[in-house]
Amino acid sequence: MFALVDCNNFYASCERAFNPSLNNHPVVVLSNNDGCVIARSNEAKELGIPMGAPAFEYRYLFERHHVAVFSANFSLYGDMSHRVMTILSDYSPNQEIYSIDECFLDLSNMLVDLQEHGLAMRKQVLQWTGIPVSVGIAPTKALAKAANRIAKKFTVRTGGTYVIDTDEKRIKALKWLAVEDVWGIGRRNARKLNSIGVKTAYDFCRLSRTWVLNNMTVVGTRLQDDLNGIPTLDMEPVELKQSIATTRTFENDYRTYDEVKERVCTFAVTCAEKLRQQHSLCNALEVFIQSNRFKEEDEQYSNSITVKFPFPTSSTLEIVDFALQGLQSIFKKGIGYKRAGVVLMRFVPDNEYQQSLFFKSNPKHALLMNAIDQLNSKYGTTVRLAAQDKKTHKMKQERLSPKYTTNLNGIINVSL
DNA sequence: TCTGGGGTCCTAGGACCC
DNA sequence: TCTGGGGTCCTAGGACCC
Repeated sequence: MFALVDCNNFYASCERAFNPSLNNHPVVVLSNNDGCVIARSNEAKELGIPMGAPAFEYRYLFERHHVAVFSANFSLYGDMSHRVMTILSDYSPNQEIYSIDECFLDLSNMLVDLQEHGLAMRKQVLQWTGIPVSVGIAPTKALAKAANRIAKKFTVRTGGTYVIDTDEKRIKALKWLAVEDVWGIGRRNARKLNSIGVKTAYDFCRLSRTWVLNNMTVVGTRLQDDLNGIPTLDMEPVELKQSIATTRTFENDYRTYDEVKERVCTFAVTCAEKLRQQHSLCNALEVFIQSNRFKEEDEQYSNSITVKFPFPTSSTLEIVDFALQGLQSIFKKGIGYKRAGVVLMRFVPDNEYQQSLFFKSNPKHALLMNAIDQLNSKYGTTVRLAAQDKKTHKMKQERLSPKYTTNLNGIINVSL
């Protein structure tokens, strides 16, 4: 049996945990630059605010209904997530952290009443962190996801925990679950399925294997098995990331190479720091730039390029150099750029890798990077490349809550 | 005026090999 | 007019997730 534990309206709940006066009031959290709505409390959902809604379009609705609006505070959410996950890890010998706000727990061979077990974790997380969670328990991951939806939808009746442990309950759940709400079926496939009359997860399970294979690849047939109670997805060990990205939408359009270059340079620096944190080297990166797609009257342009390195490296200096080489080759004059990003890929561990016969990473850089990382983690970002953008260059974050649980550098300074 | 960010997996098709 | 067969590896792009 698997449990899927999911924090309800996670970012909104984090803001509430430190500001109980927000309970029963609509709360929304905005993306970077205060651009879009990325989290909503139930009350905000009831007001008809959709996920991803542009904040400026909803400003009047926010005011009219006294919606509490917050800029995203990822240091806070990351730290709260860690606390929730730590508590949950006590409820199973095997935990898979699936995202910032949810995890799977392996409950096989556990001699406990599963319903009671779910209720207990929910109660403890709420008491210790103030974050409400929902628990779905079932014999496969996809069914645990479905059970979780039921627990969340009928919190009062279920106590926030729902167990699918008979075929009767499984069928009932599948008939209740709309096909577009099935984990693994996105917008595209949902539309296709709807068009042939498939409305529920149950309908989907009854489709012929051949049709599913032809139209949805093996991913679809695996999902079908999983929903039928045959496990195809197992617990995944937390492994190192396979790619690391830093991408941003700019506050306004950049027209000059130098403006874009400064930002891309900083993206590369941030990526390299994350890369060293997981003790990897990378062999390639991708740079992309995009014009402002909302200015339809402007000339549109977007391009990306993959730069392969002659040697693996985690040196900021070398990675920045490769990123700027890539940027130069795709930058086109006369465009208003609104978004750009750097993605590192093709990783190898930093302690074992194939040396190139002719090229190698500058060995002095490792020591330098180590020194810079230590300084920056201790004092905040103090050591920077001259080519980076100035620190004054800040995101719009007009409604940022305090970092209640960490200091400026994300280091925990408060115990709950 | 203002429209997010960071991941994973799969596949078709091209390049290359014998 | 007819133009082999069977592999592997790589990558861009699509679909999905939160």
